Amino acid sequence: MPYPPQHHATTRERIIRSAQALFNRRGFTAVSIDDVMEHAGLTRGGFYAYFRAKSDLYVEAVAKGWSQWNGVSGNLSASEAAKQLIDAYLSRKSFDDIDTSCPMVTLPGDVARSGQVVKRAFEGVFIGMVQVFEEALRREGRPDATLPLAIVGMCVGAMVVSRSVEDPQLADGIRAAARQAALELGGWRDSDDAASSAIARD
Amino acid sequence: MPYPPQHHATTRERIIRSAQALFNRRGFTAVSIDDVMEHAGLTRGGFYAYFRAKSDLYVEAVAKGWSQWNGVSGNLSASEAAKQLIDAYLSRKSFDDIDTSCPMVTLPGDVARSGQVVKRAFEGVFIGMVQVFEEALRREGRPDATLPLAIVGMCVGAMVVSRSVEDPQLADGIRAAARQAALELGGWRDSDDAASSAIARD
DNA sequence: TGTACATCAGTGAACGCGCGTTCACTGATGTAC
DNA sequence: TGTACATCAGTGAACGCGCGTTCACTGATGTAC
Repeated sequence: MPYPPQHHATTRERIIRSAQALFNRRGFTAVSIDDVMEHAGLTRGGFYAYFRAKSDLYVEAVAKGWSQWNGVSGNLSASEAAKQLIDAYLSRKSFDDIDTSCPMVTLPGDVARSGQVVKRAFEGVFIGMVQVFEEALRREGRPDATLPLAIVGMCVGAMVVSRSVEDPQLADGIRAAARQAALELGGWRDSDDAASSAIARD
Repeated sequence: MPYPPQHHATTRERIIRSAQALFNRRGFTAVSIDDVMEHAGLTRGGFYAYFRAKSDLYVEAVAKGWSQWNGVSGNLSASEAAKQLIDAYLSRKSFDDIDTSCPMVTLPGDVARSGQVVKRAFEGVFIGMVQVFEEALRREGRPDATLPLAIVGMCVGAMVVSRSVEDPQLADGIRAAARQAALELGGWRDSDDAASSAIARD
């Protein structure tokens, strides 16, 4: 073992993170393997020691982008988890941080056009998010099978639209409006004003 | 005038429609000028008699994709226009018809990454959709500045997510949930059951 | 009505370039003795 | 402790290919007479 055993895995991880950031910024087809490897501090040729083809990298990068939203809830109460997920997803921090953004917001066209593997991966994360809201509503004695779907749809949509608009105030307004509407739909009280303005600050 | 005066405009229109359909299907970078021209029944070289560069075509195709949602309302009452827009946007017909789909759903990444011209064009159409809901709420004595933003966000998001999922029943469920939630948020009564199941049929 | 012509629509070969991928090679590392 | 070595990480030149774009040309059209 000329290199430490974790070396390969660490480098592979670094390449995936570079790909995630660059794909989010410029889209899958517009980013070359050269770009990804240079961003990871390596050169072109080394790529194929880690992946069989560029498309493999795409699957990995998309999976990484979603993983962060899995288990955001931690060990909070069900309705706190729901509120926190809405706040985190629609926060200014999440809006600004394109590099590690949810791929549903940056690459939805690519996901819609891609194969089963990517779609199934997305479906899993989507359902995970939906279940956070389902759980919250069930615990509060207001079980609902459709509302959670609409809430997740609104979170994703508000972020997509917010990023596609020129006026930054309008962008903030869209996310704030979605946050308020999501809380209202779920019947969750707006916990405090600080959280409300978090969309503009965080 | 060797050719009828409208000839140039007609052909130009045909090229834009081809581009719109192919961009929606495969994304901007993945579609070549060859593809677009062949789809329009022409050959590569002729392209530059109509557009200065590929990027110009992109702007035109995106603008065309939005134009159909401008003025959908016609001369209906304000709240009927609001309901119809929600139904039309989230319908099965709209879901299936990728070729003329709203570019916010098929190309959001491209729009977010593109320049002022495209973003401003989107902002105009977005605000147009928002105003349909603002008008409806104002006429009904419940003016609201933020709710319309959330409703449009939810329509776009539900469509995006619906297209990114493998299970077709889940896809239908997401759009139906968003429709119901949008009507609830706006305080519009679900006009009839036929309209409700329209999401699965239309 | 018929023909010559000017005009512009459309063609397709050619260009340089950057891409994904391959491969023979170099160099850095930990281990054996 | 020091050195030779086996192993694998990483390099960079090379490949064929398809792209966006250009351009000299062909051909279809309506008009003038």
